[in-house]
Amino acid sequence: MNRAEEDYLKAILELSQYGQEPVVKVSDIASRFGYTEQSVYEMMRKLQDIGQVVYTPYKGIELTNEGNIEAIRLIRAHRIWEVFLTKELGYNWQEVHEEAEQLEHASSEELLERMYIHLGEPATCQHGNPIPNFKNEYQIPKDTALVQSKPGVIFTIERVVDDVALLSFLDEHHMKIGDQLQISSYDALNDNLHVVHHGKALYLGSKLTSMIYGRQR
Amino acid sequence: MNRAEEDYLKAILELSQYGQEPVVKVSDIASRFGYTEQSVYEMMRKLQDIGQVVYTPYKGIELTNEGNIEAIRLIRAHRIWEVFLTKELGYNWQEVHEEAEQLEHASSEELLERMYIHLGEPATCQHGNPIPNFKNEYQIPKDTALVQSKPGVIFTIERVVDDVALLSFLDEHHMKIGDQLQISSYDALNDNLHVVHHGKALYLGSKLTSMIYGRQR
DNA sequence: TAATATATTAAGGGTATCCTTAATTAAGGA
DNA sequence: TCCTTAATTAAGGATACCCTTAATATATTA
Repeated sequence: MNRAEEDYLKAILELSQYGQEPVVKVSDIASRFGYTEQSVYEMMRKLQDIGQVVYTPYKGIELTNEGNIEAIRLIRAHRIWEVFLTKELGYNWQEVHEEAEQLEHASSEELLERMYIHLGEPATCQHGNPIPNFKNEYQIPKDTALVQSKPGVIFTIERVVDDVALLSFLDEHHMKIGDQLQISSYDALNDNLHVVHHGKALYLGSKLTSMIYGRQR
Repeated sequence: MNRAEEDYLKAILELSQYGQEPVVKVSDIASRFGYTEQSVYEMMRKLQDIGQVVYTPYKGIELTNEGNIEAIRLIRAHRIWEVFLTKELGYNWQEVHEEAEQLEHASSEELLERMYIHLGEPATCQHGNPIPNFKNEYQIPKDTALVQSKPGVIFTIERVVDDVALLSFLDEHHMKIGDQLQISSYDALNDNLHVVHHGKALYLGSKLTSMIYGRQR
């Protein structure tokens, strides 16, 4: 498994977490990477040959059990490194993604296990996303995206997507995991959700609110 | 600078530290990597094109200033990771080389500086080899290889080559950095140096003694 | 069901890094 | 200086992973 293959597998797992079905389209992968579809097709054929994915033309791509384990391994590696970088080296949460992206491909299982223990077996990364355990059990939390919240509810931020623009925005507004938002109204015209955070009104577009997950009450 | 190029540059620096002149031959590099000479020639031409080495046919290869800095950067990265792995994750000194070999190519300058400070700015790695500072100053210690020691002297181990076989041997015999060896005699027939360590006699071949450096008295 | 949009496949190109085999050229000892 | 050995070039091949352009097949929906 080399860098390119690993990146594809991780992308497939991550993309499959959004749609309702766990099938991913070639075009999704192509646009995520900025590659052509032709390149992605070639790689899908290759990944199919080595048993990492099942690719059904006109249907989509699914990870095999083997491919799934590999992708989970990478996500675990990524998040373990993120915890290390923030907790031990003092990185901000918007700085860690790129570093972790490199390191995840350069660390052995042995190293990751030692690191995980060294860090006190954290359950989530700094963005609130769960760290798959070493039995490769990985459950995506059954929480709600902020974008789906209706006026009146109180929303508690549990996890956010590891996206630099989002994280910087949250930082600027002192929003962090665990904070509560009071949903006051939805402005359909501008596609803005009006929320109150620490007594301050904020207008959040759906691009942003679709990257914030949590519990509502 | 990609992985292959980085590996070549580091190899050139390391090989140049052995011979008396800082020129390295294509065949040296080829045999170190187990590549053909043709492959190495091609890469030398490329590295010359991008200003990392000066390659004079029938003479040898030298790093340019730029290439030297890059190689030093990699050696620094390697040794910083080695310190981290042994000090914080409890690795043995013979286990760290392979891990560091991967990690050195995946870490930014930012990360390395933070890591270096986090580790307390260590002067050497666990094998006693100096860690180049961030001004890229890198002096190879003016010490002596054990193989050159004459009977009668007392030799203090200061640094050893990062070689798994050597390190395992040293471990088995409880030899470590700072230990003293009493050189008792040299057996020319078997190319063995007879030394006494902690009261125990040892017979060391030149392959081994050429990888141990220190001071003699 | 026909038309349109989308997905797939085909064909061929480019760069990188390795390889093999076969000349050619320089260095250094006799 | 000649000759052998070692070093260098040349020529062409393989694989990986990306690209473009163009044709073809399938899905979807009007």
